Amino acid sequence: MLKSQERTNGQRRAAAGQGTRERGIDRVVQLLAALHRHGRPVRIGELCALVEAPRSSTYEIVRTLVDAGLLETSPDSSVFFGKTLYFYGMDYLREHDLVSRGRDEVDRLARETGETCQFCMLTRGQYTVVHMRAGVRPFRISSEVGTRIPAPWTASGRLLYSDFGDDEIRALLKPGDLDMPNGQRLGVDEFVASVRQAREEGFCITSGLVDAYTHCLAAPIRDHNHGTVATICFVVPIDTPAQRIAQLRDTLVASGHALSVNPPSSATPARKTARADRADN
Amino acid sequence: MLKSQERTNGQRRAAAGQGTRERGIDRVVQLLAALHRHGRPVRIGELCALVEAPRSSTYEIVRTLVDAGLLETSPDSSVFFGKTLYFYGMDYLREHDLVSRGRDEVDRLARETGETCQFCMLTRGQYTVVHMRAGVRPFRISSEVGTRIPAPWTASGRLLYSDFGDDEIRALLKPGDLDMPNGQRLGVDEFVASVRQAREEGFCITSGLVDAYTHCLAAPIRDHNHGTVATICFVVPIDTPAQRIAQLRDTLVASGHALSVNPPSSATPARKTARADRADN
DNA sequence: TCGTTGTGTCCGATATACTGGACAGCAATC
DNA sequence: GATTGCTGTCCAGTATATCGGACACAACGA
Repeated sequence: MLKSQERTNGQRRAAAGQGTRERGIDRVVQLLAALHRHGRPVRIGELCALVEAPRSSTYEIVRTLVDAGLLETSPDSSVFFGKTLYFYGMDYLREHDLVSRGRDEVDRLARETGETCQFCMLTRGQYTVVHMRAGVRPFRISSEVGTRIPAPWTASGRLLYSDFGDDEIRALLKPGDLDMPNGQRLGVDEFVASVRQAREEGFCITSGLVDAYTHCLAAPIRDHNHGTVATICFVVPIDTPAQRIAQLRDTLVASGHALSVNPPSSATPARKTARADRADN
Repeated sequence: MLKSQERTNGQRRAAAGQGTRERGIDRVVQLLAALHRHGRPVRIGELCALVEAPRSSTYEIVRTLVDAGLLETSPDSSVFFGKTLYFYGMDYLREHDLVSRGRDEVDRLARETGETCQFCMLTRGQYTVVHMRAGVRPFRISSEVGTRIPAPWTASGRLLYSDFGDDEIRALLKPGDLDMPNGQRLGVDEFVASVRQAREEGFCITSGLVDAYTHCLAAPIRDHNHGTVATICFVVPIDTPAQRIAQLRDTLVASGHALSVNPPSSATPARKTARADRADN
């Protein structure tokens, strides 16, 4: 099936680097992504530059999205995500109770231990922090929620990749992913080995990877097929005593296990509860 | 300025009721709205019917959105909102701390009083429940978060409309908005009068409106211009004693006041704080 | 006063995105 | 094994969405 020869014009443009005509829908996707990267309201002029789109098109698209409530206009006429997108996000949460429970657990662990805690998943094969709660320590926030981070930089990434085969892992890695923030470069085989080790041990600890002053401890959250669908992790200072690290690790593993779906156990399927919600009215 | 004569084809189509060609971007907007209304993952075939879009277009659009992470495909190949939309929703929350604080306050009030509590705002002139926390009583949930409800049905709606002039209010009302769920029809003037009264009193209580067995108590949340930007409200059983209602009302008014921006007080403008966020790195 | 910069609208031309319909595969039902 | 219904892909034609560029306006500073 040779279906991937000429992708929807956008791909072609990206490959050629030329500024040709683009689909409105692609523009929308890029525009939203740009807003997310930027992280704050943007003037439309600036937005044109961010997405490299012509002004007339951008104005038109923004108007449409604002009308739909997907974007909102600030008093100074800059735009950002709107309430409608927030509602859609809540819909996502409602449908995925693993994420909801993960968020609650992260909040609880951060509160009870005082450490920075995160809930992580793969988004289209890429490691992302889904939820984070800062600890009591005034920490340098390494990353915002929802931004992609190369999996090799993190303990969670190793666990999340552990379901894939060696070749799949290699395919998932993007250029530069193995270049650590601290400057040194990780070998592919070395990374794959650490992924395998994480799988074996049922947890993962990295030290000084994303920055030199932190450990990263992570435990897997598994679905009914024993696949790693998410992780829960702590980010702690490098000088944390070994005993406390072991203790935190055990806490994480326990939480990860609690969040995991207990295997079907051959009993009644009853996989999804909450299904008869709207039955009342 | 006669700029609203021929809207982007979608409008025209809607007016004509004819199934002509449609912009991809409009299809996206409609598709997302349909998913939200539906509230659960949908098979693509069903989705085509929901948005009345041709199958080929729908497949193409869904594929694009899935690739972008805005939608996700369930194992049974139905689609629903994806993690990316969730991230965008979190971005919205981060940028609007009023909403964040409102959510927290709603959770607190619901926990402390045991009553069902809501945080409401206008979305493009339409009343919407932004956040809700059910009380201890097993209540019939009147509405899902993020769905539009006619303002005249609610106490919050009256407060949220109280900044508008009489004509503006009439313009905002859509046909059927004045037809109460209990069957009786409210007069426009009657509604406007109740809006004015709500403004005067600084709170609003309706009884048996959205359904015959509840009171609705609401208090305004105001911005620095004294405009009502949101409301916080309780939904309580009709047989709640008057004394407790008064007490709950006072609680709400206090919460509403706490959530409101205290007026600029003629001192240094400093209208928007949190603007120098990214100054640190 | 005059240039500069940024915002927002409008319009004609054309590259192309959207559509309808055909087609194939699969599963369940008759 | 024929029928029905659903999923998913592919393709050519044409209605039209996108783009570039012009225009008006306001704010600002030299």
